[in-house]
Amino acid sequence: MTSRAKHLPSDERRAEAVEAVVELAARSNPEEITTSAIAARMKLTQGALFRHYPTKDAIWQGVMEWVSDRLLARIDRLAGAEADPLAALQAMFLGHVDFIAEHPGVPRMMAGQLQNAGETPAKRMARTLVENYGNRLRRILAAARAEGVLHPTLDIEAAAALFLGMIQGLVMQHLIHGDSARMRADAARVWTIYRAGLLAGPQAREPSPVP
Amino acid sequence: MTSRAKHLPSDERRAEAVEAVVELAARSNPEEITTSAIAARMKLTQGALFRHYPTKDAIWQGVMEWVSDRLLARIDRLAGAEADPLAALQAMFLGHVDFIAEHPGVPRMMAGQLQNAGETPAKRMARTLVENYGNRLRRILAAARAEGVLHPTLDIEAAAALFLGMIQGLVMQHLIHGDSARMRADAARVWTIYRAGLLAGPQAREPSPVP
DNA sequence: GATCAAAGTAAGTAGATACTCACTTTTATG
DNA sequence: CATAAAAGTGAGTATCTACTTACTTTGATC
Repeated sequence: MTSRAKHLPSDERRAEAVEAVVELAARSNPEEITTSAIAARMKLTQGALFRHYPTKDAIWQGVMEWVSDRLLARIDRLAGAEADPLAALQAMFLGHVDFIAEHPGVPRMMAGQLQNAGETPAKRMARTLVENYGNRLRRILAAARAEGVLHPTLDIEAAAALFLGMIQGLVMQHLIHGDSARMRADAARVWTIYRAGLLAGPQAREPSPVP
Repeated sequence: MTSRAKHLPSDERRAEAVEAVVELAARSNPEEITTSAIAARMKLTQGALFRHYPTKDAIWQGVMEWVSDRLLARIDRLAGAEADPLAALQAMFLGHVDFIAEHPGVPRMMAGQLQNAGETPAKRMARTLVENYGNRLRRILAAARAEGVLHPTLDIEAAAALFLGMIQGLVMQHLIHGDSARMRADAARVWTIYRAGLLAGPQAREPSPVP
């Protein structure tokens, strides 16, 4: 008579564990998330966690899969709803920022996994996500350039790298200020500059000389 | 007669420890740098390290101070050598990228400190560095806009955030590809787009309609 | 309703880590 | 050159963490 909790199937517990990690990462350093903390949030003992995942890295793998599925699905849906490729790119960007505002731990977890020393499955999955994301970006950018929406000499790889950096920069500001509403507002302002950079080609030195 | 090693003054050992951390962070996850690893690289026993620093966080504080001093000194020197504010901004950017290429652990350590849960001195110092860096960026951007070099409606705060993001994006690419030479090359290409964004104002939707 | 595998508990274990301490070696100084 | 402080050693300790295990509870199925 030590417990009255229900026994849930392993599938559901696995999903619960992933959500617990995502929520814990929103407020604490991902590296400091222990199996005890995950189990506590699931209202389980620590040992029970290992009935559903063989190792901690398997949990991280599940988390990276969760992120990958949800993020890619969201940006695909948003981008697909726009006819104009530049509008699609903007929708992707703002949708991604929304995703991070909803799940602030996500970029931290990604960075944490990417800089792990060994070649764990979780790290491989994180890298694959970045690659898939980059592929989508380059495809849309190339389409926009082909349609004549962007400057014909635009460096697409650099534009994709800057797109990702734009998000990283907002994440860093968010890390310092801790204000999700502000991040969304900043996102729109940064987008304006990025968009201008995509539309304009490399220009001469003095666009409007002092009178 | 257990040892023949010289006894160095504490000042020098403190500097050695900081350099050891910077070097270790270049190749491994900063969170996984142990006091044993630091001491081993200094060719000391672990216990001896605590003759020079009272806690591990004090070492991190020293590291953040090292980064702050070196990075700010470098960008100030480079920016000061340029008359044109846009050239100064570019010099700052490329100088920062060079700094990261020389010390690849630095951005990882910064990010690690910033996302620590508690309010440690090391974290405060990291945040101060970001603030000081941002102040310099906004000052130069404002000067450039006042001189008419940049578009008069340019959003300076957003431009500064994007500048930092540009660097973060390159760091992320570097994390994935692990190629410093490539990062420097990418930096120049990304700069071209960023620069165009600063020079151009917000534009209408269709700059070059399809024929 | 008996049965048995899946799910959960509670108390482990081994290994790692930051920090301490009693004692020895080195170095500066009168 | 005696001496005392600074620097270093080596063997601690307490705590934490991922993972295990012997046993109990739950729930689906016949």
